Amino acid sequence: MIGLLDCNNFYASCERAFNPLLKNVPVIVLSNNDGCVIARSNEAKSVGIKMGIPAFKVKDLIEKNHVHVFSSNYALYGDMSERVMNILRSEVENVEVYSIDEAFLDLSEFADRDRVKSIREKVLKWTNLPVSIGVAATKSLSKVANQIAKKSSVDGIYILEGDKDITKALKHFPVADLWGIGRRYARKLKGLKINTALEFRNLNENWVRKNMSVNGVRLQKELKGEKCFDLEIMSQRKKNICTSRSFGKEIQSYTRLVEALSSFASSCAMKLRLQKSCCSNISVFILTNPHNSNIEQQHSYLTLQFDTPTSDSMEIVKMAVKGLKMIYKKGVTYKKAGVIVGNTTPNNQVQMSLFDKIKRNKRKRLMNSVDKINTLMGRNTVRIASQGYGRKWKLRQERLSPCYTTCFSDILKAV
DNA sequence: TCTGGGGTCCTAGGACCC
DNA sequence: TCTGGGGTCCTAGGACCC
Repeated sequence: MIGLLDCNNFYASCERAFNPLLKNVPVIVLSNNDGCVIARSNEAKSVGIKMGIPAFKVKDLIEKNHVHVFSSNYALYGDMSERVMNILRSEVENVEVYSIDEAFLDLSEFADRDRVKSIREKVLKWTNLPVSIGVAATKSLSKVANQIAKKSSVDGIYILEGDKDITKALKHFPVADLWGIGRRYARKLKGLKINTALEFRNLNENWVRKNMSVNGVRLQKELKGEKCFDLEIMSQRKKNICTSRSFGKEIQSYTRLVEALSSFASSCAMKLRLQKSCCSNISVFILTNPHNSNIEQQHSYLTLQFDTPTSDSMEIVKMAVKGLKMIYKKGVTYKKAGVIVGNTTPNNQVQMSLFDKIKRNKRKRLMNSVDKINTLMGRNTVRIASQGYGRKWKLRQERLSPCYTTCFSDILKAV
């Protein structure tokens, strides 16, 4: 059996974990730039605040219902996630961390209620975060079980087994809520009067393969109890790494864009080194505000190749700036920019170039030292000069909570 | 005034190889 | 009358996930 643990309303629950005044009241967390609603406590859901909606559109709802609003605090959420995952690893041998708030658990050794319940209680006691656990024979079914656990079980746990019970559960499960059915497929299926997971499971396999590719077929089989997706215990090397931001204030200045893209590129380089790989190409993009119909839209995107795959900040930043120079247009007002490094290879499989002019070993040692200093003393303590010091493009974060678990000055004090 | 930031996989078609 | 059979690599577009 496979368990799926999912933290309830994760970001909102993290805010709540350190602030008892937020118990039983509506809480929401906003995306970067305080843009959209990306997490809601149950109370916030029930007053009608929708997922993903721009915050300014629900201003009235927020005021009327005294909703507590937070800017997203990824230092806090990342650390709380780490804590949850470590607890799971102490309880279950094989854990797949699937996202910041979800993990698949290998329960082939045991899947009895009491044990699963004790895991849930341990997480709650140690982190103050409520979680739901669904258990079933395949990943896709455990996703279904998790939804049921969250919505209709009293203790946050649901074990889905036995053909009769599975069929019954699927009969009441909307096809659109299945793992792997997105908006497009849901619409397509609805057009064919396929509304429940059970109806989907009964569809002709050839039709599914033709219209939803092999992944549709896999989902169908998983719903029948046949495993198609294995637990992935080892974390996979990322093939692409992206750092992008919308700007708090729109930017025209080339110099400011250089600072922003240098910072994004440098962040990509750091992430590359963290996963011990090099990239062989880099893409830069700069975009205007798509919601502003009064301006001419510009979506500029450019990819450049490295002769030798690299994770060196200086090289990557230099290439990003080179790309920017080629696509930047004077007088255009940019809202968002980003850097993607791609086609990564592991450090020890890099194809060297015969005509390479860079002393790679020396540079590698330099990057090592930079990473050490920045880990110890804070991100960007040592940086590339072109990143600048102003951060004029910085995010809007007007309602940031303290970093309760990662910053000494923010630790809670009992008075 | 205001609208997020990351990722993956699959398929078809084109270009090329022998 | 009749025009093979086996590959690879790359890219764009479309779908999905959190």
